[in-house]
Amino acid sequence: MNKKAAPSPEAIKAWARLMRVSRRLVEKAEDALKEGGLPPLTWYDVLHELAEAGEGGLRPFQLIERTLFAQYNISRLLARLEADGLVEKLPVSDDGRGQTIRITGKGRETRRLMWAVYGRSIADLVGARLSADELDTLAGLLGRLRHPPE
Amino acid sequence: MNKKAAPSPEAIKAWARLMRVSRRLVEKAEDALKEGGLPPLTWYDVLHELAEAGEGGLRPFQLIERTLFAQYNISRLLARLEADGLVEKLPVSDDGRGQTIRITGKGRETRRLMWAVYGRSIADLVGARLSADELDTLAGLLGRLRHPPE
DNA sequence: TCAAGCTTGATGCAATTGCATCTATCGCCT
DNA sequence: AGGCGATAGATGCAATTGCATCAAGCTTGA
Repeated sequence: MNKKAAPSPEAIKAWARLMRVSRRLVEKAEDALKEGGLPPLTWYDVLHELAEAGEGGLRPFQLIERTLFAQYNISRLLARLEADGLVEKLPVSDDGRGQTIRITGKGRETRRLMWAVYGRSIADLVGARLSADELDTLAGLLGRLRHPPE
Repeated sequence: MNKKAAPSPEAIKAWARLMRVSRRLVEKAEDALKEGGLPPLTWYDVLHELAEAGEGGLRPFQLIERTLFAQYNISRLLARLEADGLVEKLPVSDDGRGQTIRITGKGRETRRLMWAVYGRSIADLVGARLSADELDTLAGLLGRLRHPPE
């Protein structure tokens, strides 16, 4: 069953818009960060999760779950963040393989600086263009597209 | 004016959803193509534009306008497509710098094969999850986020 | 006509991503 | 205890992306 499953014109249009608009917006947000001499969005995502996690930190595999980065990607991203002194890697007592990643003071500060720019981008690119109700509608519809089958 | 411009919670949530969902869906669509031994989505985008353009073909800079790829990216992507025999580069008479890119028969065939898989992904990931009305609403809201300022 | 500046497209080089695989440790099962 | 598959994270290597710059051809204006 479900052999052909050609998408409807509405589905194609929504998909196309989603692809284009999201790419474009990411690009804009990245440009703004670059213009401010700040690290890329990927760094923000990780710093954000770590900041939320607090002093307890997170294990790399937890970051993978939360951020959708590939394993090798997180591994290297963390290496860069550590090299920049934004996070620290701590051995974890009950698992000799693992480590706990904790954000440093400098990391928090960097995140703050990035948010000043990134938050502004969000406000300009999205907040200023749709009403609160529309934003809720949008978020609701997008929410239904999460957790794709399988 | 507009000094702080902190984004509203609604804006943040819609943004976050947009980022996550779009990344996730692209990933799923890419996975499906890979599973079918087919080229990546970027190839499809270009082949699609060229197929629509017909025998007249398109200049690389026109592809850049239509697809949002960076110039160097298109340049290399076209080189790969040409190496695979999916497009051909023709000199253009009235401009010695330029070239016209035309899709080949093999290119059309590849696009067809890719669409069989890609279209199915769109149907599954989006078409099957929202009604036609909801898809229209989504497309409409996303449309209002196009053409970011400046 | 021809120099200056713009447009088109390519390319060298560094950084990042993707893939496959590796090492080390863990947990379980016998 | 000892072995075996599963999990955590790192890494070598190839492909892609990003940045800066380049070469070639066009256009304009003195």
